[in-house]
Amino acid sequence: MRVSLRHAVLAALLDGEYSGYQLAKLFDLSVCNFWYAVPQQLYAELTRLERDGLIAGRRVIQHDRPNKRVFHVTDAGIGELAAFAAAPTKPSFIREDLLVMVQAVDELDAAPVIAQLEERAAAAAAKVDTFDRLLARMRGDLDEETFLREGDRVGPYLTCLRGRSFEQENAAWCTRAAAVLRTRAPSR
Amino acid sequence: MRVSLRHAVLAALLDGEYSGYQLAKLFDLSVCNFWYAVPQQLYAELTRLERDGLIAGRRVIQHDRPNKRVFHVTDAGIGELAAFAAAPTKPSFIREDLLVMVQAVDELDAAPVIAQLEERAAAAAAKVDTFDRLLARMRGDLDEETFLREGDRVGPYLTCLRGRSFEQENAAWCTRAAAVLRTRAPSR
DNA sequence: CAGACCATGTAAAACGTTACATGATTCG
DNA sequence: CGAATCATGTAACGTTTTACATGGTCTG
Repeated sequence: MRVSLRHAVLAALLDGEYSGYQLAKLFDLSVCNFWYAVPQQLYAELTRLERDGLIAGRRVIQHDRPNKRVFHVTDAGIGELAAFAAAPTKPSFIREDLLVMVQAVDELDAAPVIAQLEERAAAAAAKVDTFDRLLARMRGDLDEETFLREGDRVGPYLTCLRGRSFEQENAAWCTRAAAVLRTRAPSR
Repeated sequence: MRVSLRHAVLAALLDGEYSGYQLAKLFDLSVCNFWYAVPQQLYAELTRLERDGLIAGRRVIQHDRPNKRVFHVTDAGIGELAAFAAAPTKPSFIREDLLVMVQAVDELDAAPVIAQLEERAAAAAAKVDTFDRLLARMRGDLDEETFLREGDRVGPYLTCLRGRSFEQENAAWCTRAAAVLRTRAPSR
């Protein structure tokens, strides 16, 4: 079985108990560094995972907002993850509209591409800041070296570091590409 | 219309005339930096693109190997790309099995994950070298600054730069993550 | 002549995306 | 009470992946 959405969901649920809605937030914030999914996919996958006994749900009654069901990974779920981690990875998988545009930019009006590059640069820089805060929160009082040596749950920290470096490079590249294109097409 | 595979194919075909088979090679080598696709997708997309008049094909008779059909982008195809580039981009889209494994690694046997990280680090380093050669070939005698100011077709150069930096960061991160996990689990 | 590479597809199954649908609760 | 946020889905449609299929040419 390939289906890695389920493994991404299982991996995210190791963090604690989450509802579908909370998971969707997480997939927007941090999990999106390595797995993109829309909320509808998550609800559907949670249903399947529970049916297959890889996660278990628990109803939470809330008074200040609608009730919800939160899920945690079962032993069978850990087993599924272990089997997944032991198998060879598929090639990585990037699909980036913006790069398609840049690839073609020589034959096109550069102005809208430049605008999008600059927007993206700003968004990426903002994400770097978000990740920095997330990383600081995860390592608490420890410095990075110590945390990585002695902390528990370094997995999420490591993936967050990768996300940070990705967004950092993204910001730098978008800025550079926009500058190059501006220089070449002084119009506008 | 979303469907960006078609735009990725169009963008790749701006480079010159390619057959489905050659395009598949290209999608493995350089286009994979921004768009992942398997050959069967490309053959199907080429058929659709030709039917829609966005590309045109030409039969090439070869004596040393089987005949083939090569394609180039038509004016209508350029128009389609222009419309695509003027529309806002979708959020970027990453799906990386290896990061899912690392996210979950604290609850799992780290050994196979470490092995895959090290493999991936080596593969990424090799890709950096490949990109360096590709970049050198694209800019010819010019240095990078000059090429980006005056060269024609900087689009592919820019996307290649992004690919290079991605693989560079990838190699560095994989190496670091593997080292961290090795330190924590001295077993094996 | 076997194995590698060139070259191109079809069909079925799996997966992902979009649009639609519903309803609770809080805040201003 | 309207807008925002919380909360959870279904159904239809499109796209992607996998398995299967075929055959030419070259190299050792």
